[in-house]
Amino acid sequence: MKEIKIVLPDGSERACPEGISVREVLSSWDQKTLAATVAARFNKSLVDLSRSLTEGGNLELVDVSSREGMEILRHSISHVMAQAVQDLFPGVLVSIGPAIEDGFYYDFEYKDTFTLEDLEKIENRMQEIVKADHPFVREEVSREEAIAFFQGKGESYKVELLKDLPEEVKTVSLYKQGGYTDLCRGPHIPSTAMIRAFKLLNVAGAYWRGDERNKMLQRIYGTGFASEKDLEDYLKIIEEAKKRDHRKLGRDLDLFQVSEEAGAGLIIFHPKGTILRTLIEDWEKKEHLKRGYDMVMGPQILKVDLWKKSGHFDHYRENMYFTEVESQSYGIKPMNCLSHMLIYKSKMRSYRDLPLRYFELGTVHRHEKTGVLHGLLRARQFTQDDAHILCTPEQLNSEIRAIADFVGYAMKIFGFDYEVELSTRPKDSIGTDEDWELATSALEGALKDNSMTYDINEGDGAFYGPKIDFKLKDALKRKWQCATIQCDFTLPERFDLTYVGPDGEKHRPVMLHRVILGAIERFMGVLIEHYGGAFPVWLAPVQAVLLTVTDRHIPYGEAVYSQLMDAGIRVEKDFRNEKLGYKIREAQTQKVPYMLVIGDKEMASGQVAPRERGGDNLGAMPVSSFIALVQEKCGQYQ
RNA sequence: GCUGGCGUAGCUCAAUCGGUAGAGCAGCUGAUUUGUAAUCAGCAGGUUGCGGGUUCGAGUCCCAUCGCCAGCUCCA
Repeated sequence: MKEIKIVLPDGSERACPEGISVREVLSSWDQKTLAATVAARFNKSLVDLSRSLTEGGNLELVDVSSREGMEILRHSISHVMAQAVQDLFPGVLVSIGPAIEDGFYYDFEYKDTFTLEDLEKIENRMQEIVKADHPFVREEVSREEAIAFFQGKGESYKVELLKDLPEEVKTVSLYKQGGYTDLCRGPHIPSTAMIRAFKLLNVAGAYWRGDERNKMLQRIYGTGFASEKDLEDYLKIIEEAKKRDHRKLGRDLDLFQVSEEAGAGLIIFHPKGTILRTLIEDWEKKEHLKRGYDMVMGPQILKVDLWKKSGHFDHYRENMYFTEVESQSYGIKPMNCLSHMLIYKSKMRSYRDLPLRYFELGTVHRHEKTGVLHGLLRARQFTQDDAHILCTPEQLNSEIRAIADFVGYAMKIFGFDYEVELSTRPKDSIGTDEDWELATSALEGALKDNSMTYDINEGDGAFYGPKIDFKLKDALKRKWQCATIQCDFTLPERFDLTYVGPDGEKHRPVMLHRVILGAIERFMGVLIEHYGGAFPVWLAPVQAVLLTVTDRHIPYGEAVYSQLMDAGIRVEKDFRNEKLGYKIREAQTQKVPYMLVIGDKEMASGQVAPRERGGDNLGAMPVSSFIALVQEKCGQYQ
């Protein structure tokens, strides 16, 4: 007889609860009773008893509120959803249903489309299943048995999954709850009754196995939490996040528009958006010059022949715009590399010249598919803080490390956390194994040397080389790639770039493509959401607004205005004949950092009374003190 | 591009069975001269995204197109 121990989340071990004999458990599969006993004794913990028993291991308890516990819980809810959907919609086929970052989904094939009313019905059915307190029971069967089982039910997606498993997999596990059986690795919660709070969120299309050549299935998204309160809190956060949407704030704060008249994916920056953008661009120029970059500028259009030579015409034509004048064809640049290559080639280069770092705030045009356009975050014209570094293979490591440091510094300045990914060679790629090996280890080595944590994204590199991606999150936790460092051996080859080495021979330089903020537009989009429009003083399009109490304060207000303008502070006047509260409210909704009240007291003392956007009054102070205050807030950045 | 949903005043939304478009905010004008998140009154604002069709009659139903939203695929 197997001895079963219970391993608690903190790693300590306990004997099996009293009153439950191991023999009894094994013979009856009554994990419900055991789970209830365990839960009562160890306070809301999950245990996948069936797996522990079949695998002969100990019982591992996982707290439901832990990350792992939430995943198990949500995964189990997705099974319950699949059961409910199959109950309600005969003929529906199931495919896969994993837990994801904030919930779970399940992909179905069905003749009709699911509506929001259907989601409600499904939720109700799920509630019934939860109430019925079905245990999750694990069963291990041979692969052949599983295939036969799902074939018998016509579940072609499950059969395909089973058939595509690696050769060495002989047995698979099935999980049953109620009358529903799913192919699943597990683990799961002991019983459906442990599900306390869940909600189905929306339906969307998703390609089978994520391949656009495959059939599109219907994906139902949902989420689940350990308690009703957690669920409510989550839904509130989602609502709050929507208020931070940069497209809404862009309009409310009068920063930019993406007008239907101008064309999809084309951004028009309004005065305030242009100031914000200019501040970012000025910061970029200063920081690049400090780090030994040379600023350059290339044309928007280049002859088509050049795009053929670079390979863009063959590999990227679908995304490019073209124009023809006097029977000469031009390609509008989707990338900035080509002029930089021509600068390098304009004369003989020695190893003593390297590395060469060409920086350009390069505006590019890419014909993105209509469905992917998304405010500032995905546009058809955007400006990259682009640079191409040409160096010797020996210089690769230090150059990459310097870029990673630069990115880290930029993220600190703008107040972001980020994730790092290393993307390796894709299936469809060019170049020799040696080059890929060298480039990949250079990137990885630099990350390690900088002691950075990163994930590996197998096969997600560019076709010409591996890359490091830095990802920022938007208000809704969607991740957007901003900074990226890409190794490229192809372009130096195609353009026959060379340098003369110490040996007097010609050598091929290595090229790095890199951006720090990525695209200024995208970065601004994430920045707007990150601060909810309440930018730090150095980035605020309007730093201070002057509010007169009555008309008689206007002359003094004008005098203060001139002083602040002379000091280079971005100040606006609100001298309208309105009540102070009205003006405060308006400045507040515009998220202006400082509101300067100008009334009798200030006029008499020659001072200003700043109110912070947080609501605090700083008290009356001389204008010069206020100027010093703003300048101090901006000093370290500008 | 794909799947689904949606386009009504600058913004947020209303308009019952297909019966002839309405409110708040913003804007303009006037009154008011006001001390830390909305003073009052009046006026104006629309080819219901654009184009066809069905109907005596279309914001509403159908087709097509442009655009937007969520997700998928792709990407900075």
